[in-house]
Amino acid sequence: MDSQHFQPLARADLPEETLDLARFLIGCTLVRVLADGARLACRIVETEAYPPGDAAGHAYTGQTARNRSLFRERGFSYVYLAYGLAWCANVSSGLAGVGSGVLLRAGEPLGGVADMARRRGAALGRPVRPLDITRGPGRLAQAMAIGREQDGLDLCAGGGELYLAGPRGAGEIGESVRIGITKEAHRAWRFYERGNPHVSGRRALSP
DNA sequence: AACATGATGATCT
DNA sequence: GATCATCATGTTC
Repeated sequence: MDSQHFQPLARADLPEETLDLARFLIGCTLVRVLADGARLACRIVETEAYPPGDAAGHAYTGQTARNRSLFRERGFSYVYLAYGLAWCANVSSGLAGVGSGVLLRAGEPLGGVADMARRRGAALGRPVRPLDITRGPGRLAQAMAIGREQDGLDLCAGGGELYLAGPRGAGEIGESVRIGITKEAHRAWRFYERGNPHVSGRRALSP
């Protein structure tokens, strides 16, 4: 794949405020460099914001061993295991000491697609539908080979094993309530690229 | 006990 | 293809 195309983003490029960052990340590229040097890339098409003081956020009850990455300054990875089976990747937001971040909910495969499909297909035991490769936070992380080992990485250190990159740019951005939570369920803190078939969730949520 | 999910199988179109 | 109910799963506090 053409990795020259992906320009690493600097921390200064990232909005500090969580909701701004969640919108900004739509249309950004997430690049994963595997141990053998192979690269995977996907364009982020759906995010959810978990700002400071949000009762639905993992940082709400204070810093613990699990969520400490959320308390770093903006642009670090926070990876956690959901329901005992799916790893989910977030980007920390705000200043150091403030627990907040943005969940990466879905993407559009750009590079290393066959590798991603293979990884997902192996987990399923059968071929995966192209649109499902990175549709959903657990699928996105699995396809991009993101797990516990990728927690706490600096996503603004271009050239690392996981980083954010440009070019960026997205179509119209829609918003809705967040998926799969019960607390603060009325907050419209989910963002997605309107009309993009890689967006997760029920269709009615993403008009 | 709760949980920022996904795979599956059912039903409807 | 859309939508829904169900449940496996294991970490966390």
